[in-house]
Amino acid sequence: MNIGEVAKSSGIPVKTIRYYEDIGFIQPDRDANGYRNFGDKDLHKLTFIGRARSLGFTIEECRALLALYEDQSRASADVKRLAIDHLKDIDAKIEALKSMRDTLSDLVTSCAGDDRPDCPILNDLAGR
Amino acid sequence: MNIGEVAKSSGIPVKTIRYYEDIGFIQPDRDANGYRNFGDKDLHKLTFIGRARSLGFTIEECRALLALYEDQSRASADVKRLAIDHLKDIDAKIEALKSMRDTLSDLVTSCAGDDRPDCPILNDLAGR
DNA sequence: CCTTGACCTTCCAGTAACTGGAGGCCCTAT
DNA sequence: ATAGGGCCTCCAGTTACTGGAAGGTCAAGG
Repeated sequence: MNIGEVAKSSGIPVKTIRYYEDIGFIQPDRDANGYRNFGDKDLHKLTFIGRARSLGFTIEECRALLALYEDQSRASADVKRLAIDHLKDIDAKIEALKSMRDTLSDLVTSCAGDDRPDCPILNDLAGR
Repeated sequence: MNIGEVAKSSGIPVKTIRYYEDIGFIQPDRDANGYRNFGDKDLHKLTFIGRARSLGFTIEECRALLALYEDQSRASADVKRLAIDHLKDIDAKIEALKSMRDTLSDLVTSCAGDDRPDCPILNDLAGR
């Protein structure tokens, strides 16, 4: 398969696939003309990574997940631990965002939003 | 005021304050020895920016907010619009994270987390 | 007077995960 | 022969800092 085809099948942009090769996720063969030639295994890996990325795992976490995936003697506990850690990160991010939203939402509500200059949002930002 | 003092008062790291100067947020005077000499107005601006950043506004949004703040003839509607746009961004991020969390949380629940290799999390990532 | 340590300075590089663009080769169809 | 699309590499830019090296400055203590 050429890179374009793999991009279509995996849903990952061509540029990103090349980048994933750069950082060592895949090592596709090369045709005589220099074109990358992807096997099913590469496609599979890319799809795996794409899915993990869509769940918010970092590249390094993807690397770890991929290693576990390919290790037939893994313990599911190791996978679960990774997932739980990531879940905690997500929850922390959600909490931080919620707190921002609550504050900001209050400010927005209290702002008249008309053509006068007086603005509770700016007053808050200015610490007053 | 020296930079360290301003950092302490504003809660913004020294490095970050220098960076904020680089990108044109502030233009502190310089003493004969080359040290930055901050006035109250600089401190005030930095505090404003710090607060806006803590609400998740980007640097460019901070720039816009600061401009509105300093424009005595602003309309509060302009500020409110900025804030509402940002609020939408935050909500979108929260939704995306929630969706990740829900999926991941289901997967975590379904994973035994023992020493056996079978793992629903990996199966899901692999698309099976 | 000298040293020590805390400040301050600039400049360069690295972070995360791509993304865009330039310049150029390859392949197929007309 | 040429036009198009796909492929290649390499370089630079994105966001908002952060770390570190190399070196000047200042106040206190011995």
